[in-house]
Amino acid sequence: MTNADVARIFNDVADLLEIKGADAFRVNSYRRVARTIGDLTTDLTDLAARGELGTLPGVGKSSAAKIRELLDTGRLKQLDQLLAEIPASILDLLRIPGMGPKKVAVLWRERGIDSLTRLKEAIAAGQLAGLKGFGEKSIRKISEGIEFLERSAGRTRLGQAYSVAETMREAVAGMKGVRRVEHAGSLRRGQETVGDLDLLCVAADGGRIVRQFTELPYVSRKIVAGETKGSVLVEWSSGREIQVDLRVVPEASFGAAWQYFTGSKAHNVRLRERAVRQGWTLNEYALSEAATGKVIAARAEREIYEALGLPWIPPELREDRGEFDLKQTPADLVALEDIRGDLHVHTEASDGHATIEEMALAARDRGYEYICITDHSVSSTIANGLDPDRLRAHAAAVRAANKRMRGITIWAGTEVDILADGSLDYADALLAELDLVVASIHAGLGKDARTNTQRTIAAMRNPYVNIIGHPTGRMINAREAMALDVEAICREAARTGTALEINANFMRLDLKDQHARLAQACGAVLAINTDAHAPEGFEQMRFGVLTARRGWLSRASVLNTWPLRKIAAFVKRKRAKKD
DNA sequence: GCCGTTTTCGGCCCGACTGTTTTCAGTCG
Repeated sequence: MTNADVARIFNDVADLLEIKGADAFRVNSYRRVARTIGDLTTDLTDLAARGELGTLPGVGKSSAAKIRELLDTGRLKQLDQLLAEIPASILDLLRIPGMGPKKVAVLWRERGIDSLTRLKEAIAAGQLAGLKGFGEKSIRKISEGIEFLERSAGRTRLGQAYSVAETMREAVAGMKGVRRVEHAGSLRRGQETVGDLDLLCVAADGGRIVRQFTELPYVSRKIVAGETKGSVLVEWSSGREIQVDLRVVPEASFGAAWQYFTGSKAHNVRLRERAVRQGWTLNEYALSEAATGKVIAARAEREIYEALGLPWIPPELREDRGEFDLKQTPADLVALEDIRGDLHVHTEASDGHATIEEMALAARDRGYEYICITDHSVSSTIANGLDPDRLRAHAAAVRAANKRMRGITIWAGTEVDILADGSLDYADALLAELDLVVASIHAGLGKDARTNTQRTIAAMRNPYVNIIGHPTGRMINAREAMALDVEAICREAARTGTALEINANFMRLDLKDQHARLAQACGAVLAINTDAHAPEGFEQMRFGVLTARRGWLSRASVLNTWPLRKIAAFVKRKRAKKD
């Protein structure tokens, strides 16, 4: 039973209790536990063994006992009892936009509807007619909701959502009377996937702006259109839709609104609790005195945080993961401007689409000081991996290009495969000829945690390996991370002087935020690389940096914020340590 | 169900929009 399994079960219990009509605060406490567990980077089994379950925020005696029951028996009596009353397939109904626990309960009690299939049949057969709360419009909305559910396939990856969001932001910015438009929501927080997009704008005539917004050419369906709020669906690729919300607010309350709509929900709840303790109230318009309505702060986010005795908290940290203990805004949080180069870059020599020079020029245009060319090794046949002779010739070509090129340094490296037994795809003597080595697992991801951990540790113990590429091998929305003891990897990375990559490609974002945070806490260095296969690939750096910021990484922990000579010393130090 | 510089009991965040058995409950973020 993994942490994710336990978290999912607590969420299921919350949903089922809600359908039963249980006290909302009680339901919420189950959700809180699920979230806490979902955020953990240590194994629940270890915490349970140390008797520390009760120290987790939101976990009391009752929840701790339930977690132990799950870990010991793999089951939860409470869940079994709930599922004896309510079929599990009913939980799917909650995923339909516009359907909440109350409506689901009515459908089930009054019409025996307990699955998406049954609901579709009932609508088609007109069986919902006369049901309380289900008028003609509601039923049509539900049909549309089911259709959306089938088309949207869940959450959208950050990189894809970002380009949709930018298109919509620019469209709104171009409307007459719009003075400011900003991203909010999980996109602004840099979450690896987003459910919907939130835009916030300042304009006098809200109703008109909302109307124009819902009539933009990208819009496939209007959901809501009021005086201050509009909601639409946008088809961003064939058959894939995402919801985009726009809120129009007066300039005087922009800060309050931006804070409010950036979230996260958990962060905002904590913030509003803080306000209430002062006798104040916080909403999207202002932080104000509850009794008199007198405004304390509204115009800027910073003013609101400061009034509540907090430093301004960067959006990426607003997840209720300890940011309320900050005494000041972290000044050294890594930022896009800190990145001096990219240490994981492919060319047409293996599976890239551009030459060494084209990649170097694109990097120089971005203001980079250096890149390292790291094409695939021989075992990655599908990626046209280089055999030793081709690698030597390629390295010579890189060095020749480096001599010709002004304004940027090009290093010759490799992305060498970590093989099934933990050995590497090239001999040490060959690796020793290179400036820097990235080592990655590309095959055999299905092995067990012990094997994968040992493979990675063996690679880190090689004196020539400087970076572990995409350490967990996950592909967001497509492939689970391989089984791996990430904490052991982080400790070994720190011990051996090996950097762990945050692969910035929005498909990967690997290491993920919480693992990056763990790595830094273990004393490991991280490298944020794009793994670019073409010049456009460098654009992905922003997503890697967002992930790093969500992992609270300081500039000093990120290898490629360092000047090149310091990276050279990092490489040299590890090579010198070999026995 | 959790939790305590108001509290071991009694609280627990806030407002827009929609549909509608028309005065507000349900949903959402």
